Amino acid sequence: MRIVVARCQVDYAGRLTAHLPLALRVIMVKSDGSVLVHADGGSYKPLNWMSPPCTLREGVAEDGVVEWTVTAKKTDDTLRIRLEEVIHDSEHELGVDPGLQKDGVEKHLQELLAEHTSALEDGMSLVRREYMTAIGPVDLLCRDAAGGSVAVEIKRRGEIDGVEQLTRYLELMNRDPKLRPVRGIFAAQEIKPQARTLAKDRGIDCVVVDYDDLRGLDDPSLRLF
Amino acid sequence: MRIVVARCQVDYAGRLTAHLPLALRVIMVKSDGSVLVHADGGSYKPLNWMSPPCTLREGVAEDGVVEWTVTAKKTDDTLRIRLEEVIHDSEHELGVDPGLQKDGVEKHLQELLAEHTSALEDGMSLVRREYMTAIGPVDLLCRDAAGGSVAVEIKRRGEIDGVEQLTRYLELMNRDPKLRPVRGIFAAQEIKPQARTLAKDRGIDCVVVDYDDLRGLDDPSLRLF
DNA sequence: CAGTAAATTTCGCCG
DNA sequence: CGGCGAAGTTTACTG
Repeated sequence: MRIVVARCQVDYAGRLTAHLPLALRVIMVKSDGSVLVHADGGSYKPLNWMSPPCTLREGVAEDGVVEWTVTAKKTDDTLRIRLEEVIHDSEHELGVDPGLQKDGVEKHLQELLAEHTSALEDGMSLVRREYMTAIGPVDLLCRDAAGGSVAVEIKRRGEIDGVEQLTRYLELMNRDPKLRPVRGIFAAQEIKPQARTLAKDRGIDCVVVDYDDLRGLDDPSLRLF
Repeated sequence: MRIVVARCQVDYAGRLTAHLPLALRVIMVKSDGSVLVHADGGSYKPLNWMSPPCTLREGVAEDGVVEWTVTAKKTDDTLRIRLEEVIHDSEHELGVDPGLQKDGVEKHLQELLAEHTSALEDGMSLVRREYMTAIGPVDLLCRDAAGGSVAVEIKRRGEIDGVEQLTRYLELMNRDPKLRPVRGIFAAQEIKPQARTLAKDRGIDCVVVDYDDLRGLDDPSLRLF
C-alpha cells in the first residue's frame, strides 16, 4: 500500500464525469492497483476512486506536472490525478488481511425467530425456514394457532421494499391450492411508518421484535467483549 | 488527518458486533474524529470504521498495549483498536476540501428527457416534471399524441425496483378521476430483462434512452476533459 | 456468472 | 432534522 499526501487535481470519466479542484488530499494506492482519494472529513467514502481491477500509469503532463492515469481493466473508466505538490509519500507491505468476522445481522435474527416463533404470535409453529418459491425463499413459513399458513418476512429495519417483497411472495403462494390461504407477517427490529401503512393496506401484520430479548431467550453464549 | 500503519486488532460493537484479528493495516483518523481501518485490497470500503460525529480516546490496555476507543456521539457504538506495533504515524493539515463536481447522473437524464419528450414516443408532450403524488414525485407526467396521461419513471439502470415504484404511482394516479386513465413508461439507459418482463406483465412500456444522443440534441456545451 | 437483497450502507434533496 | 430515493453504490449469497 502506497500513501501519498499531495496538493492535487482529480478528474474522473466513466459512469459519470467528475472533477476535484486543486487541494490537499490523501491518496491511497492499494496493492491490487485500486486508488482512493480522501479528504479530511466526510464519511468512509472517498471523494473519488478507482475500483480494482485497474492499472496505474505514472507520467508527466505537458506542463511538467506529475500525472497519474488510472484505467479500469474492463471498462474505459479513467481517473486522472495531477500531483502539483507531494507532501508525503510512503510504501508499506501489509500482506493479506484475515478479514472481518461479523455477528448480529438478519441471518441471526432469522435463526432466533425460527427457534422462537411464539415471539411472533401466540400458538405459532415453524413449518420451514427459507421456504423456496419460484421467485425466491420466504424467510419463515409458519402455521398459526388456527392451523392457517403464515409467510414471515424478516428485516432488521422494516421499510417499503420489504413489504413489496412479502407481497410478491404472498401473491405467488396464494395461487398454490395446497398452501392457500396464506397470510403475511412482516417482522423487524424497527418498522418505518410508511412500511407499516403499506403493510396494513395489504392486510399484512407487523411485528416489532427485540433482538436482545430474543437473544435472552436463547442460550446466553458468546459475546465478543 | 492522522495516518497510522500498525499491526492491530479491532472490535466494533453497535448496530452489529464485529472483530478484526491481529494484522497490519492502515488507520486514517480524520479531523472530524472519524476513523477508517483499511486493508491493502478490497474496494473503497474500510474493513471497519466509525462515522462522525465521534470522539477518539487514546489509552493503554491492562496488558500495556496502546488502545484507542472511538465512541459515537449520539449512539453507544464503540470501536476499539489495539495497536500492537506501530510502523508509521504521521499527521497532515489538509484544510477544507472544495468538494466534488458531478455531472451525468439521473437528474441530468431527467432534465434532458423533460426537454425532449419526443425521444420517449412520437407526439409526446410534457405536462410536469417531478409531479407530486401522496407517496412521492413522479419523474415526468406527459400527454401522448392521443391526449392520454403518461407517467414516466426514469432510471440510469432499469431494474425491478423501478418498475415496482412506477406501479405504485400508477395505482395511485389511476384512482384520481381527473387523471385517469394513466399509463406508464419506464425509461432507462439500460433495462434488465427481469425488469422488462415485470413491466410487460404490468402493462408498462419500456424505453431505452441513450444519454449521449440526448446530449447531442441539446446545446453541445461544456465537457470537462 | 448472473441475479437479488443487504449494508455499521453514505449522500443528497426536500419537506 | 427526518424521510426518501440514488449511488461510479459495494458486498454477500445463491442458483
